[in-house]
Amino acid sequence: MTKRFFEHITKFIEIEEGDFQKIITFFDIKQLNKKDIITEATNKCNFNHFVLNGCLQMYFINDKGAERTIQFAIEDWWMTDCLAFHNEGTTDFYIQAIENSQILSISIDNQKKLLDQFPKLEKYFRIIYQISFGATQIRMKNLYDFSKEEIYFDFIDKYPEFAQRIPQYLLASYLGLTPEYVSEIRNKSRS
Amino acid sequence: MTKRFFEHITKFIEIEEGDFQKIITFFDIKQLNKKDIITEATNKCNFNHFVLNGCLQMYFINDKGAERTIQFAIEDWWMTDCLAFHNEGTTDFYIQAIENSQILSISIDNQKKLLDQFPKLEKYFRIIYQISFGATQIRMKNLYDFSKEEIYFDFIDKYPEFAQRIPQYLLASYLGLTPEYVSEIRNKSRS
DNA sequence: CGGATCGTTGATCAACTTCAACGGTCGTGG
DNA sequence: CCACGACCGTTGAAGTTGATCAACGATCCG
Repeated sequence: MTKRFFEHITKFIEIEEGDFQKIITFFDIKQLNKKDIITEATNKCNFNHFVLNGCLQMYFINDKGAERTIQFAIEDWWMTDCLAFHNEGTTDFYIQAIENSQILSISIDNQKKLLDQFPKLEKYFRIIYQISFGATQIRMKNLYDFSKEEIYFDFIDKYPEFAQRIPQYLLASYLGLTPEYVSEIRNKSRS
Repeated sequence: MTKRFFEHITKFIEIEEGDFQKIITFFDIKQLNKKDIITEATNKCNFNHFVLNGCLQMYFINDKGAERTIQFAIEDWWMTDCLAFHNEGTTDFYIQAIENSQILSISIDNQKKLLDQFPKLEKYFRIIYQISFGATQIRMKNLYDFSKEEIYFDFIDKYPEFAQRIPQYLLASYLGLTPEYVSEIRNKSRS
């Protein structure tokens, strides 16, 4: 199953199978059940997670007790609170499995050791973060450009299979609107 | 003036003055006047920019002709449309100097050559992008968590000097509210 | 001085939220 | 295998935030 991670890395840089066998020892493989929470707000966020299969959700809880989703991570995506991970500080976020999932987790200490030992991987992570940051620039544009209705249709248009995969209230919490309003929008478009 | 860039790099990785002299040859130094536009929507976005002094703004223009600001870059910040730069595609954004500015610009081709020749710099860029991405996670949280009024006060609370530095309508365009509403908020808090 | 640029004010209006209640479905325990 | 409760989506009414529009004032700069 870790083969998937090897294939992902080799999409961006060249590494040998032998090196990968050493690289993988820096990670923990974890089997998560739906609803397992792996990071809690106010705690340290010492790990970065790579999803082999399943789906993770990063969210926070606001004053009114509502969950707001910052991002999802499916197969081949990384997930962590980047600043908390980088600064070794506490996080405001929860990270939860919303499907049964297999993930690879690396601690900040191990990541440092890993990058010292395999500096090639700096390039891999540079590209990962560059793409991630670029994606949020586009997301920001959409947030500013679109009405809530357009945000919703834009999303299900671009990611129809993922929209199927998660419950509607989670999608609403990610897109920044209420489940009730999603209902209304869907209803409107049906007629 | 490029010394500032040298100092920025050495905050994150160790390099020698001699290497830096070679590194800097991959960049163009540009002197920009206020209102100079260096990237236009629908064009290629082949450059990544580092601000030595002054301030850049990245924005797009929506259907109604209104400018919405994606981000600002002041001293020691990088700015580009990451995905367009990385994929060598066209951008939806404009990049404009909003003060007289000095910047270092590197083309995508030169960046590739630079990183091949000085792989050490992969680490530098990895950290830059990691921090940038982390910052947008927090920004996303604030966007979802706060009312427009809270977004405004949170910003001028965190970056009072920068809020002074730019006109109010640009700040409004960055925070995602109308200049009129900023007026209203400020007025309310005054009484 | 004159025009462009930026901030302000107030009225009107639409988008979206909130709240409360209901109905369907799925999974679990008896 | 059925019944019950939890969970999720839906509906509608009422309320609010914040946008839009138009007009006016102030300031800056050539």
